[in-house]
Amino acid sequence: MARNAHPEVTRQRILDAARAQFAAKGFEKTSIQDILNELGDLSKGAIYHHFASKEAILDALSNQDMEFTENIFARLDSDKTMSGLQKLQETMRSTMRDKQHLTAIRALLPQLDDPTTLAANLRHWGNELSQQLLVYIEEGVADGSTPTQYPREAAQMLALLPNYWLIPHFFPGTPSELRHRIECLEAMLEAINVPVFDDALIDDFMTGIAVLAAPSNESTEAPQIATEQ
Amino acid sequence: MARNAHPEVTRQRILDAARAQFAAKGFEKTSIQDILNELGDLSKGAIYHHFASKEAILDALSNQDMEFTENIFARLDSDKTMSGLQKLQETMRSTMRDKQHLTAIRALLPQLDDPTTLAANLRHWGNELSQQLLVYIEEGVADGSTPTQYPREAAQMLALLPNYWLIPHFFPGTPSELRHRIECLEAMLEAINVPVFDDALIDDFMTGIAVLAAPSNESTEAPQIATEQ
DNA sequence: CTATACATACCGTCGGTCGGTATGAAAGGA
DNA sequence: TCCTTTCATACCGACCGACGGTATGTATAG
Repeated sequence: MARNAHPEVTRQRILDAARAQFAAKGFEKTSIQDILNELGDLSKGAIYHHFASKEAILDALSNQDMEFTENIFARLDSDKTMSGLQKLQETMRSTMRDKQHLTAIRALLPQLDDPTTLAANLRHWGNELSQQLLVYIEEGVADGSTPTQYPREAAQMLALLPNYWLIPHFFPGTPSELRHRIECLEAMLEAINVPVFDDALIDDFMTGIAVLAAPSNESTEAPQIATEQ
Repeated sequence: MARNAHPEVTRQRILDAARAQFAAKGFEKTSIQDILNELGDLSKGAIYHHFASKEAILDALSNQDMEFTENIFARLDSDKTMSGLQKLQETMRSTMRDKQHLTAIRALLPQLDDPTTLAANLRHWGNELSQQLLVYIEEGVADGSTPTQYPREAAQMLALLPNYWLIPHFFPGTPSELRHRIECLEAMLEAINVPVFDDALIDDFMTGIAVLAAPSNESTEAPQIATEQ
């Protein structure tokens, strides 16, 4: 059993098992032993050979999930033909149109009910993502496509609100309520001259949100923000 | 040492010690033993006599902190002379003007760096608080003071943004940057016809925020959202 | 005398460590 | 070319201290 020739496979198996357990029970309530049980044939030593700590497993999972977004930015950053506004729109459009990515996100959403994961996630969107969006907004200020007085503020709103507010997880709602919510954000962003949302993008959001919405959730009590236990 | 005649005193001592430790190291990283060390003369049995679990201590602390806000609502709910908009403004005004309460909030802010506490806090503001604010906004729709198409959305914005975005903890900034941020929120809320912020309230926020800002934080790296460790 | 306010010894589980073992692959000699 | 030596690494599993929580005992106020 020792000296597997393809350790990356083992590493990925650990990540997959950990992801399943974290999704099912949350980070804090998942023990290393739970991951071992899910794996079936590995030992504690194996996990701690591939990962320095339980947190490191969570970090590795996060890094895997960020690749999609980073690829979008890499493509847009080098583009010289698009306006700042178009880059903002394309960022959201790419995210909401890729069915495969949306399905991955949907599988990830339950993990946000875990406090540790939520905090790390908030930190990421609030910092890295908003900084990246700020670049595009400032381009938009320069080229006149987003002539706002509030570039930093708009970047933070765009980093956080679509991810936590528009998506039917923390603040659930029917499709028509969600559309209403998006139109509200559209109005607020237009007021500060960052008119990211147009009818086309709203439609993309609505179809994307339909993918994210869980299939047939019968609970009469709708899940609210950051539900624990 | 057994059979203290005033158990409420002991209970409060436990809460105070726990608050100090949670503030210093966060909920997850504070052990019952840490709280015992802070207390000095009590035992584990004492804590588990007064509280069912470690989480119960956190809940009790949260409940203590909510009393101030609940008192404001109790006073405003029965008021028949104020418009919905005025009640919204008075809610924020009361919070940002009471120096004693602001000092308590400032002492509480570091606890929000703890994921568990942050999640519970977000849940509270996102649910209970926004529901209460929604009542006032709907009164404002009825009496014409907040003629918005987006009452629910405005309530959620007002519940979350002032608490997490305007305050210099998760998104730090100089006083002038913070004023800029408030003016941005003012513009966005006006766009959806919930003009809560006027010059007077902005001034209240600025003086309140000055109290909340930590005294002489020398760290070159500004603390960002939900920093752990 | 009784209910209660604690103290203390103890339990199972946790994240993490550590000495050890098995093996693949490179290196070297013939 | 084949065999052997060497070494880095994949993995094992017993063990550790600390944790949250419990069971039971004891002293005292009422």
